[in-house]
Amino acid sequence: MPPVLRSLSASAMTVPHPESTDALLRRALGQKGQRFTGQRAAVFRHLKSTDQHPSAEDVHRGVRQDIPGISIATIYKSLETLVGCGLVRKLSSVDGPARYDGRTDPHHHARCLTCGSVIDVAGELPPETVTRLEADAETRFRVTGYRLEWVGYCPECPPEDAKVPAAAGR
Amino acid sequence: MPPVLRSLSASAMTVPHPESTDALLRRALGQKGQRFTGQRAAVFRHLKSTDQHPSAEDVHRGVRQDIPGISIATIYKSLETLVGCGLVRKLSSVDGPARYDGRTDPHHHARCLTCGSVIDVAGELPPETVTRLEADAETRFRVTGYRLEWVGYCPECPPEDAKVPAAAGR
DNA sequence: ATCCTTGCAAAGCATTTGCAGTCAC
DNA sequence: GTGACTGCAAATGCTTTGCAAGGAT
Repeated sequence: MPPVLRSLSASAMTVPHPESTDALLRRALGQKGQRFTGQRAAVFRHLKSTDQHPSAEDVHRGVRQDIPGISIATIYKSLETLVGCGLVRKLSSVDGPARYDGRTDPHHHARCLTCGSVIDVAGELPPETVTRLEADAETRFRVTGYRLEWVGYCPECPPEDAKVPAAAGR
Repeated sequence: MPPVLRSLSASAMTVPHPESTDALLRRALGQKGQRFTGQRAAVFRHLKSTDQHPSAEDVHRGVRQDIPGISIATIYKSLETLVGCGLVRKLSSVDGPARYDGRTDPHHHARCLTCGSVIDVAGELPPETVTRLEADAETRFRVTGYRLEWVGYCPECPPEDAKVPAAAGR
């Protein structure tokens, strides 16, 4: 039986107060000399209101409910701005469009090999794991962080592809 | 002082016998009903002879030394074929072109935030880390593998970007 | 002889850019 | 009022595809 992951509680993703999200954004932008706009706020709120890790096009579709005329170029520019402010995270991917994550607290992801969905997974690597690497000092690479992505099959999908070896690419 | 990684020995990447690489490829292709060609062999050999994680364009440049007329389309098709045979790995990335890895044994990567270079890193997650996840069975996600990428700064690069939090996207 | 593979060129998809008008500060 | 931001459209970068000629089994 394959291992199973503990997901992050979906409740934590609910928008606490629409205002506090805007206030947070306004502060972060101000610190970088950038302006608060309705477009950026809508993009930020959309990412904060979902745990779906949407692509830029997904965000565009969602935000158009609030701002019908918003352009895809503005979505891309807003996402880049938000990532630059550290309010949002851009996920790495093997193929397909980039996906964005409204959560910036430490957590991992799990990606379904069949349908491509990504879910948040609680946890950080145990300190020992990171510490152990310090001992093996052969390379002078200075580590400041890491990305961990579990791969496998989500509850909705039967295993389709061949199994992936540990530490595998897709 | 930031943690330092133990790199994989470069010696392990040296081509043992040019013939055995070709023989391995011939066998793997045969099992999938695909044909052994000079182009595929050259692409495979190139990936086996470097630890640089080249992009398709890098591979093209390299392989042209052997086969001057090879087209970039053939490079892409060959890489896809090799990945499909499990002989080569395609790395995930946040932006820029895809990179390929001639190693398929379990290992991690470390990516420099300044210059974008990727180096191989020895090791697998300790079994306890994976096992611990089994206990927290809230999600029905079935894990078959994982990708772990350390981020930080390579020996040649001074820290440029702001520090990246643990479990971070770039 | 069969049909898979190559090379070329065109197409495709995701993302970025230039610029004039508009808006936040 | 000034400079940053938006929307549009064109451009870019990477990758895939269609197809005729060539090559592996």
